[in-house]
Amino acid sequence: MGMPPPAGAGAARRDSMRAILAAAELVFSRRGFEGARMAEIAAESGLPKANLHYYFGTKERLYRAVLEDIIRQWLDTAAAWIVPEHAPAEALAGYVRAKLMDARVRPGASRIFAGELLRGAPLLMPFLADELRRRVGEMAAVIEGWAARGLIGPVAPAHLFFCIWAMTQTYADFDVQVRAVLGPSADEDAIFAAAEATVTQLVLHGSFVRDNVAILNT
Amino acid sequence: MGMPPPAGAGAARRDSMRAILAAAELVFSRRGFEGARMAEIAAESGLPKANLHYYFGTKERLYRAVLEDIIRQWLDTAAAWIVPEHAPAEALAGYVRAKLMDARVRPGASRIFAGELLRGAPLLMPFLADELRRRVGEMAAVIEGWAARGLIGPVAPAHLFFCIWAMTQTYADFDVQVRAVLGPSADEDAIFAAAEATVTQLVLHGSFVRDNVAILNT
DNA sequence: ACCGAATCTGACCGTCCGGTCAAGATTCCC
DNA sequence: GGGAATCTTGACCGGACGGTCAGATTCGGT
Repeated sequence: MGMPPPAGAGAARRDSMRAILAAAELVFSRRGFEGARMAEIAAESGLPKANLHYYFGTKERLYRAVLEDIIRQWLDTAAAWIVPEHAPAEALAGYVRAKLMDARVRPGASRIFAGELLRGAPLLMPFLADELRRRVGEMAAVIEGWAARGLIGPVAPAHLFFCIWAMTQTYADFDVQVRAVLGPSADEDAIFAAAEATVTQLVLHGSFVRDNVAILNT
Repeated sequence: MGMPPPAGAGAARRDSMRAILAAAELVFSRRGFEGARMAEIAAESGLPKANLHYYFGTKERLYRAVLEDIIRQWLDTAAAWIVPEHAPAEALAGYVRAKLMDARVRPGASRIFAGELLRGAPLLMPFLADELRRRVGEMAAVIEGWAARGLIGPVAPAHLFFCIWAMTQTYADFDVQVRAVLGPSADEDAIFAAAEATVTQLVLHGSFVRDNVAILNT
């Protein structure tokens, strides 16, 4: 058996796995699961190919490991902002800002997630149907709580989140399109500043968040 | 030379190519470019694999042909709605409705487009930088015309379109996620009705389209 | 009916790629 | 210091996949 022990704690182990995971995230995000080559991940990580298989067994298990990392961040961002203690305006604006920041500093993660969904989510389906569904249910309850207190207008909470995810992640997933359309003169700072302004405006005014409606009425 | 003549007009030719293109759109949309297998496209089309190569030469040329079809529809929908003759409310609502209809009846097209962008648009880059960029410029001019007449509030036109595309196409690209989160009780009619209501609301109120602001102020 | 062009097709090929393996190097623990 | 466990590595498979080809079949014009 070439399989490593279930839970070793060697330093070499940790370093190698980290390097492999980072290289894998890069290559999977550029090429997709099918397009990614183990040899390219190996080259990117600076380790021989056999080493990847020593630690992760198969391409699919390596991909799964990368996905789990991504999902953890995804859920953390939502949990940090969509909570009843926040006012709707700061919660939604903060969430949009945080998601755009993720899209900017770690676009590969968003792309891998997108690629997985595009393929019909063969590996992520259990997560989507169980944990994500539950989390969205909780987030929807927060929205409905705000609505009941008149802090936010009528809006279908789940769809509001679909739209927020779509708008924010598009700046990572389809970033080539954004850059091509805006042309070479648009630098990254300007793009993300305009993106945040636009998405925030659509979300806050589009869902009648109270403070903003007040501003609107002046 | 196995290459067919530049522009034959046989009936068999037309039928075979149609069948191949339809099968290719299906398979490319489910598996992506790298994941798609020529053998699967052949099986789906009911023709032997050698036939695909007779008409299209290579996998990449077949994929290109599918992409061109998709782009034509993409541009047509935009050209039909975002014109200065329309009032902003009907133009934007109509565009959203049309894009959601496309997402519903031809989700594979949207997914192929998304997959191409995800991979960095190796084949679509010229289109993005030339034709799409020009078209978005024209559409932005329409928005700015409305803004100058006070029919729509301040909004960055290009980003408004990025957001509209993101929100509408997410219902095709990430449809597994939508279904998983909403659960088995949500049928397609209900999903798309709620999607249209939500996206339209975000776009119209979020960009201060006049009619809607008036409604808001009552 | 005839003939060249167009279309179709099964069998085949070379390459690429995920995965394996066995032997060598290093680390860890007593 | 020694032996076992862990880690590293180049060389090597077997299957899958895009693409080819030569021969069979059909089509279109006269």
